[in-house]
Amino acid sequence: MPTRPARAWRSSLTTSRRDRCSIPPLVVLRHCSGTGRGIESMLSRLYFSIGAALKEVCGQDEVFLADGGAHADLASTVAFSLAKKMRRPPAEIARDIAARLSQRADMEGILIEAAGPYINFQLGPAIQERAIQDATHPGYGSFPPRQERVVLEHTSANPNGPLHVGHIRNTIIGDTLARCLRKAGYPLEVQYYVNDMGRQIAIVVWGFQNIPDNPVPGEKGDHHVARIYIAANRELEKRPECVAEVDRLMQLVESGDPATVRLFRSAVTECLEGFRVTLDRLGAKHDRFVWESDFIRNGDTERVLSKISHMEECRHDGKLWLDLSAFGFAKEYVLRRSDGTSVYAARDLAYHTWKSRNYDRVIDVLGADHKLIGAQLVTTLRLLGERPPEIVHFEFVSLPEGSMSTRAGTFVSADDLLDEVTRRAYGEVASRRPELPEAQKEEIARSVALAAIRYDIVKISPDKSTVFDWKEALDFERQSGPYIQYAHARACSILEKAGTFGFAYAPEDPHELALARHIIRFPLVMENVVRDLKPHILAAYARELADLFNTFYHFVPVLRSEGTARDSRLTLVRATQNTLAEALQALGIVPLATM
RNA sequence: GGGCUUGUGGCUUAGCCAGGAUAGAGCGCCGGGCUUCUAACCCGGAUGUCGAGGGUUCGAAUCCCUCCAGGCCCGCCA
Repeated sequence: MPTRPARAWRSSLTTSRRDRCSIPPLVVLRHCSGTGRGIESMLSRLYFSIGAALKEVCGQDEVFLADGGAHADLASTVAFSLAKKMRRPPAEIARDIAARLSQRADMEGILIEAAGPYINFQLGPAIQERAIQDATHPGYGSFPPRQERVVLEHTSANPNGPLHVGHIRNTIIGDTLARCLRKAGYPLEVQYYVNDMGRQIAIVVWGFQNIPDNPVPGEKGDHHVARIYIAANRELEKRPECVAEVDRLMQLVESGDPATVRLFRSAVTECLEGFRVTLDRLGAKHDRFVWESDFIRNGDTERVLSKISHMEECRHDGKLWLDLSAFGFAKEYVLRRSDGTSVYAARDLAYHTWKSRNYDRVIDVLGADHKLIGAQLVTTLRLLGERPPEIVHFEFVSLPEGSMSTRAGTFVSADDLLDEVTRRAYGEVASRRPELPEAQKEEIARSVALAAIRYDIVKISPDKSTVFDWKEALDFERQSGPYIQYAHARACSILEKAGTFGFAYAPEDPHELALARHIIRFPLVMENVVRDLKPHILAAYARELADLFNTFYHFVPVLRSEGTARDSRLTLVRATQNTLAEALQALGIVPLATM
């Protein structure tokens, strides 16, 4: 089984008032092994022991610790459920429990008090100070190296046309998760699975052979391939008799016919070269491109099909398929055509078998259209005794005028999006900072554009389908990537003017305290993101941190304050700047020092 | 038709899996704030039957059931 960390902490997002936090850690001790495996940060260890102490004092098998919101760092509602059992008012029970907890040696430094039926826990000043000290150091939110090898597959778009705004939702979710996993200490390999022998590619190859190709100067390879692919599809609609030629190409490539293999490889390579440029602009890096056809050439597909043919669920009636009806799948899971060629699902099984044997945790980022085939894949891998992937599905992105289709040519390409957003960002930079050298203006514009695009996509929960909106993509204001970058740049500006200062932590103002409390939560957020594979939690966290900092910035003077207050506030600014930088980097956004 | 999924102010959205303190935000709207650490900012105001209806519970946006609406899937495509 994938060594998924124990579900020790809750990640629910109750965004709320400024002094509330969006990432309430909720301890569910029922699921804890007692060793606290997978728990890394000081705060989570602390929360874990609070939960354990509470459990002991209540004599309950499980207790829940929720976000305390504006009231506390953590809160328990255990008094409600005990009230019935003990036939006493909840508030009275809460008072007793709080009193007993406060006396425990292992709760030293934690303020525990009852507020009506709620039991509230607050980190004491000493614990806060230590956490803020951590937050000022580069690498805050990272965890020590782990042994568990992780492979993460994302994007894996078919090489039949450029990446569009639907594909890059995959890229951005995947790349953000990759950055978070690395930050969390996992040895990670990011892979792109190249579907280089599918029907679409056969159509591209057929198009290159049958469609007159008028070169367009400066056209990227992926856009060139799309042009041919779209034209080829139109042609095939007009001349359905040619579909047999496409089938023939697929048979030839699977049988390894050298000339056909070369044609496929050349078309795919041309498209992939274009992808690489786009992925690079998006700040996404793959460690390895894994070619689907390799799993034919190396015999893995044959091996897995042979193993499957001995399974009791296997049916062979011309085609080879699995009957997974016992597992709730009504449809045949076809793996080999009656002409002997394999289908995508078979090659995917071979790929995942390989991943299963070489990694300890397998993660795939796939579109919602892969939900059924993904579930069939997982079921089959279990039957084969292989490690199934954890699949992160994201819903579709459509255009106001309808769904995107490479074949129909109805899509907004990632390249066009990047160009337009960069152009707009340059306009902003040029008007705000006319004195900057040209090269720097361009560099800032590129970073701001990337921040806007990545954040606009990653902030939305993957299970919402969305409609692409230029207005939102070009918004650099609140709840945007540039907004968070701006808060970071403001912090940098203060620090630059401050000169040297000593560490201090003596919050006086409620704004300082609210900011500090949020900074302290960051490691817990990182734990939640890599456990639940939900990058939008990090996006929300970073935005809230920027919100809190901006309010602090507005109300609390830093450079104009004196003595310990100045050192303390500068320390807080440093901690904010560092935490924002760490969070932004995990989101694939450049933490600009000036903008 | 079956399966999966989403439905929260005019628009976009967090919270839902692991039920508890006044349902948080942003855009837009109204009204304020730049001789003061970067106004890509801040403050205040109006705006909500949490799709509808039942149920469970001391307590439901959150869990269960039914229904309605949108998205995706149901190929010897990938």
